[in-house]
This record gives sequence, structure tokens and C-alpha cells, in this order.
Amino acid sequence: MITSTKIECPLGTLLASEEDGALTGLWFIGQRHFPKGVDDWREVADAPVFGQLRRELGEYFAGTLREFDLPMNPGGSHATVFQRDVWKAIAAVPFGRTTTYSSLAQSCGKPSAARAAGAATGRNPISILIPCHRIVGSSGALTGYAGGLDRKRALLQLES
Amino acid sequence: MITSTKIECPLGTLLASEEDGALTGLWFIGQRHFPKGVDDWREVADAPVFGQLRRELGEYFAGTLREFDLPMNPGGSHATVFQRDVWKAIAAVPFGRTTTYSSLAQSCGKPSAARAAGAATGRNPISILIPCHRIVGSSGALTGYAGGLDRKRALLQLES
DNA sequence: GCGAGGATGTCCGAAAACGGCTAGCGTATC
DNA sequence: GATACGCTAGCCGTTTTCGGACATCCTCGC
Repeated sequence: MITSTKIECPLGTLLASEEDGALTGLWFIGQRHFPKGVDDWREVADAPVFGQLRRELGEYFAGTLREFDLPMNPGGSHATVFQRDVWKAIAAVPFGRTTTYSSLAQSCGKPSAARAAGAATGRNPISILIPCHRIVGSSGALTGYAGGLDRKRALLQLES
Repeated sequence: MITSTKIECPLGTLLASEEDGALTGLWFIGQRHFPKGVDDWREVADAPVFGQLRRELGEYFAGTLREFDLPMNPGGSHATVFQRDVWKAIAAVPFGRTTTYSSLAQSCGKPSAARAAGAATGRNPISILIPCHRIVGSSGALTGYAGGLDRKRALLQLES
């Protein structure tokens, strides 16, 4: 059974989802690739991991926390191997730094799959914690963000 | 998290699956439409519902039980509305009786969907308890069974 | 420089194929 | 005449298949 809750942050309202004690998703309400089965989830605001998430997000936006630390399980069961690899590579990009889509592809052992890496980045289920906003084009352009480029800019700004 | 266990019965070995206290599946090992994600499940032989299932199956094959009674939740989340309707209709067929595919279709409000009803019957996730072996062609022929016609014959024999 | 084109894994929509079917006929067999 | 096969053409939800479209980037020809 998946449970969920809503969380307010300076950039808007987030929907968080949890299963078996691990965070499985975090999306801006109505963003691109917003999950579908939401109606089947049960709203439970006080699951342990949600409390921790609220706390850490608060500190992050206050500028006092640079690395999140809580149990995560992105994508549940229907994510592909390649997607998992990409998300893992994204998670390795440190606070305040950026990297490129082709560099991600390289980390996954598929140097020529830059475009595919872009697609996988867009499907990142855990915004902010898996910092897909730190991925930019090889020219340095922002190119895209499922939550909207404004938010991507704001997050990078916050980390600089 | 889905848990599973194996159960022996006179017709072969069964795989049972459970989630949140309800039985979600029961298949003959290796049958047609055997589930796919089995590797992600965890074997836990002593879940409460499994104990009850073992007991009731034992009595059923011994001929002393005619109606199963335990929490069921067929199909998890990715089953179709039509499939659920069909399975519900199948569950309504009493011990020792049979009905036809077209009659099933009728019960679901789609009188001309007999063939589709056949397809849905084949996908029945909970063998024996949802008695898809009690469904026959309009001529009385057995026509098909995901676990093999021999087992269908045997089950009908047992109930006669 | 600058535009065009190819490589890549996944999702999405549309279209085709596929069944655990059936009723309706035309022939064959008593 | 009855009954029994056997074929055929519709029936319909689901599955499979296929063709684009992407949060890209490098190369090659001009």
C-alpha cells in the first residue's frame, strides 16, 4: 500500500509518496510526468519518513542543509535498469555543482546515449533529493525541467 | 511488498501471493499466464492468510468444503474494470454448477462480449477459489483452461 | 560558424492481431 | 425427419507491435 502527503515549499506544493518506510516519489503538483495512480494512494500525513522529509526540506530551502539523508526507493518496481543507473548517477552530483547529459550517459556505460539520458532524467521520480536540476546541456544551457525552467533556475540559484 | 509461498495439492504445486493481508493470486507453477515479477516477491510461508488457505484447500480436495472464505484482492491494481466484473461473476457460480462464457458476458452487461469474457477468464489470478473451471462453452465443451484441460476436468469431477 | 543527420532507451498513441466464443447454415449420417 | 458435425463470419476487450517524439551531442560537409 502506497501512502502520500502534500508538502508546501517556497517553489510550490509538492506531493510525496512512501512505501514500506522509504520515500518513493516527490513531484511538484501538476508537473510534467506527474504520476497517474494517485487516486489509489492513501493520504497519511504522519508517516515517519514524511516527517524527516519536511524537516530536511525546510533546512534545505533555509540554506542550512546541503545533503539529504533518508531512505529512498525511486521508481518502485517498474523502472528500467537504465533509468536506475541514470538516477544513481544524478544522485552522485554534489550540492552546488552541475554536470551534463552526455556525462551522465558516460557514467552509465553508454557514452552515445546522451539523449536517452535526457529522457530518463525527465522521469526522475524524486525531485530535489535526486538533483536532476543539476543536469545541464553541454553548452551550459538549462534545456529543460519537468517542474518548469523557473524552478530549475531557482534551485541552482539557491545552491550557488 | 508482496509475499508468496508454495502449496502442494493433488493436482500439482501452487504458488500463492499475498499483500496487505489479502490473497492476491494462486497459480499452478508454470501455467499459462503465470505472473512475471515473481522474483521481486519475498517467500514468507507463514503469513496468516496462507495458513487459512492451506487449511481450506486441504478440506476442499478432501471433499469436506464447498465454499472458500478468506480475504481476496484479485489483480492488484493493474486489472481492467471488465476483468474485475468477469471475475466477480465467476465467483458467483456455486460449487458443482457450471455456466457459459456468453452467460458471463451477459452478467457484465455486455451480452456480445463472450469471446472477450473468455480472454478475461483465462487471466483469472486466483485459480480454484475464483472457480474459472466452472465456465464451459455454450455446447458444454470444456474449451480451455490456463492450468491445462486435465486439471479442469479433475476439478469438475471432484465437484460432481 | 552553421545546418543536417545519426545514435539511444523509453513512453505514448494508434492500429492490428489475438484469443478458454457463438449463432447460423449447409452437408452428412442414421 | 432428426440429429450431428464442420465451417464461417461476426463479436469485443486486451495484448502486441510499430512509428514518432523526447530535458542531447558529436561529426561532417559546406
